[in-house]
Amino acid sequence: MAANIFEAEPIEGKKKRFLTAAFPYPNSPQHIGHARTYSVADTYARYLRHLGYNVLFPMAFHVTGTPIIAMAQRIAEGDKGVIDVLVNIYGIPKEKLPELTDPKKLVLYFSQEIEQGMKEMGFSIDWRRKFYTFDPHFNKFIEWQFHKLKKAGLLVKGSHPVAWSLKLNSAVGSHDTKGDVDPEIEEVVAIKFPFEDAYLLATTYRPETLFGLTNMWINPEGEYVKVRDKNSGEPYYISRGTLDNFSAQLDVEVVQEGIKGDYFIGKQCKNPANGEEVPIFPATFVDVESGTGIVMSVPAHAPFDYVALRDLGKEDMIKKIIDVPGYDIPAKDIVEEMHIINQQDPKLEQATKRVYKDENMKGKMLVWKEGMPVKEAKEAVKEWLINDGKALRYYIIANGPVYSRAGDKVVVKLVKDQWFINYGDKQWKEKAYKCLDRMKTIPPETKQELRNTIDWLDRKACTRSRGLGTKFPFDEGQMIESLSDSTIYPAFYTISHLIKEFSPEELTVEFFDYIFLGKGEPINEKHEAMRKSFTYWYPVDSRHSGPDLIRNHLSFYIMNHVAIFPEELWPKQIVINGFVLMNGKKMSKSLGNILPLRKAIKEHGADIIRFSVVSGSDLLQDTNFNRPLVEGIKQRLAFFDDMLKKNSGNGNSFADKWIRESVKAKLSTLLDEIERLDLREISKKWFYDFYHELKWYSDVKNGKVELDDVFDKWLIVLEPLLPFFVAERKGEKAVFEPLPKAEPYDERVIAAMNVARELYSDIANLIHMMEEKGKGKPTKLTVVIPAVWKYELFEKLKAEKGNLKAVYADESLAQHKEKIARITKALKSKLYSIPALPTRELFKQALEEAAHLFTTFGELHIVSEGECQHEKAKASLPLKPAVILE
RNA sequence: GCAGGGGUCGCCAAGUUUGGUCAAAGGCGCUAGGUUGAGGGCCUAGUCCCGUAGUGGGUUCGUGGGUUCAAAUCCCACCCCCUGCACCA
Repeated sequence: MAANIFEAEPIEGKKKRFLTAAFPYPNSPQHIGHARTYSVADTYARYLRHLGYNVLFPMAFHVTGTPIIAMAQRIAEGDKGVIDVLVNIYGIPKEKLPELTDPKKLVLYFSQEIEQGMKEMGFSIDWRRKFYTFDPHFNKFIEWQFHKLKKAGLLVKGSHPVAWSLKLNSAVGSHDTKGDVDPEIEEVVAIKFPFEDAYLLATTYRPETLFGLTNMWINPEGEYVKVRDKNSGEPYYISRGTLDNFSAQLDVEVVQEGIKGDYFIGKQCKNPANGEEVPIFPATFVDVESGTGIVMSVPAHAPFDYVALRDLGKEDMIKKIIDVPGYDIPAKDIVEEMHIINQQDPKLEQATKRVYKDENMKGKMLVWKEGMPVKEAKEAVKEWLINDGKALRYYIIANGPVYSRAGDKVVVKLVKDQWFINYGDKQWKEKAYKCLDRMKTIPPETKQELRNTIDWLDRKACTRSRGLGTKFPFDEGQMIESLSDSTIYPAFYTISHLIKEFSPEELTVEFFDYIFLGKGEPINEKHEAMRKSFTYWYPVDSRHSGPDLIRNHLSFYIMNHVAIFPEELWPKQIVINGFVLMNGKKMSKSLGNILPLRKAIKEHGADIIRFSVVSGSDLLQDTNFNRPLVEGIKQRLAFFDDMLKKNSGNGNSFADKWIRESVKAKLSTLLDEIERLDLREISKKWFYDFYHELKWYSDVKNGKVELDDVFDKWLIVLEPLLPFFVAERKGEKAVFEPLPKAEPYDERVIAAMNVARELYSDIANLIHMMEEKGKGKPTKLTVVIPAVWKYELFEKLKAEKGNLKAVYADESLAQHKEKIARITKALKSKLYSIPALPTRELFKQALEEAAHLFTTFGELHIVSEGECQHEKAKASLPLKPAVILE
């Protein structure tokens, strides 16, 4: 396809549509799954062009953030998994790899690969507007965005826990960890137990059980350290293995090292809740790598503690402080029920889960605030301890240990002075709801999910210490986080090809204020042209994305638009489509079933890929890509091709009329289907159903095809779905041909031929059955056209909604009363929304044209019901004519 | 736990908003027949049960109730499954 036919510019007086699909993140080539969103968007763009709109569909590349850097580093490190995928699945030559260790070169390489794939797919993109999110011009645009947010008071500062690697000296996401584990951060309480001249620090999820404390557990083999909080001056004991995590959150100095666990054993410490002295016992189950390496012991409510205490023979110390229906002493009961023998028993994990769950759901406090549900007490005790200085808020990696790419254990760092976008702002949310209310979402159900997301959105950290992208304008040492720089970027497309005329230095806040908000005066004509381009194209008429982006990108997209732009420029529509499955399974590295897009195109052709991912299922459903589907499409395309080749002229037989009316019927609902983006329905009607109709048509006409006008319309409707197939036959200009208009059609003609089709298959069926039963082949078939009064009856029944009394009021029908009683039942089920009845005449015409097909079964006679004495003739009905085989 | 989505005739999957063309589309699989010669072909028919030379009857849409002349579709309760819970693209 010619490169420039989709370059779009404002045309005065012509209505426009601006479509965008989430831009790709080029940290690897794209596979067939990526093609779905773009295929849907492109198909839509093409339909809009056929509807006479000036359509802009641009594309760019998102290269901000850490995954790209991580990918380059992994290649540099020779990561086997990554290299295997790149070389063996995507077929990247090994010699290319060294070059890809540079993030910028990697981005360039993959983005070119992706762009090439998109071109091969025939996506109708205006490529002049392409940009990368690390382009200096774009950086300036993002800076402008953040100035706007700041001015609106939506940027705030605070502290924030993040998963952190000391070796990498940076925050880590799942792509930075060994095995791609996503580190989960969890808040716990670290309680201070006075011990000698310092505190033993013990973490817990269940501060409310502190009242049932009997002792402390320390691993006698473990190594401990004494540290001092430089701010408060308080000294704590914690295990050596947890020091990294601790010092990432508190500013501490190590006072004493190399303290062996048995130093504490046998000594006493104090319960901060009530001042009681409790002993310190040894326990091997204490993991010196997690928490603080010191554990508080509540044997009545924690199976581990109970078993360890039992092993020491000190069961009598137990203190029960929570009442749970169905239990005496919960931990003890469960340990006994599960026959747990000692501290090493793996069943203890499960036992712990059960106790925690039951106590949390049904437990009530017996002490402190008696009767308080455990659920509430947990929070209340925590707040009390922290506010009273008896405990610290502390964060741990819940699914730890997680190791970073560099090999060190991931810790939780409390980042001070972190910048946030305050999505929790109430007034801001109100605006977002307003936008959402007016917006159309396809499918409609996704609106609720967007609303829910906006509901719980809160502060979002918007800077990071590393990554490609834009520097944070209020702290040049930080980079803007990658989800925050891809919210209002569609606005940039409207000027991205024009802005290159300016140098980045010229792109001040005022410069953009004029373009996007109309503030101030243009500095020159080019500046003014950008304003014009923006106001022509904006707002975005349709935004296309996957369901995984509802939770973040799409919500931010709405939020940032309503924060920065005036109402008339808010997004108008969001379209969500599902994923692509390979043979029913999710594509994944581990399954090795990733089908690279360009490979797929080479194998099957772009049309087939487009059609497969777009037509196979409902929009939001995952669609399945597999061999039978592809073969089915290919085979039908070949059939259509054959029909097109045979075609010449315009026929005028009943079959020709039938096809024409049927196409008109399809056209009558097409606009609505495009509006709903129900590509599945469109494919079904115009591809699959049409295929069957054409087959019957061709059979009826003995292979003759005279459908110039029909094919003409049909090809235009099909163009967005199968652009290459159509372009080959109609030329490239077909892209802009108007969609055929809907016009009235005669349902009776369609019904007449359809009744004949059904009759044909009924007869084939019957004969088959007769042969099977050894009744021999008939030599004569008599089709009985139902009596006139039966048509009247049908119409009457329909009009009277099945009321027989009203039917009998009609004299001409009343005379058939007896028969009516018999056949009403058969008719009744079809009363409520029957298609139009074919008239006797039309049906006869259809039958006569198809007669030669019926003759293959035997000699064909067409008679009216009145002319036939055969018993079966009486059963003849308008949509189900009787046939007598003899 | 909170939120969202879902359970349909072997499998996948429409239908539910607007109750009646719903024994319930389509695809796969399976069965039978056809295609005069290979090919992960193609075509036709069947595929809940019983009956029948087609139009009949019965029992179905997670489970149990309810509303209605009529429920896969509406209401109530319950069971089960999936996804998300962020600072990461």
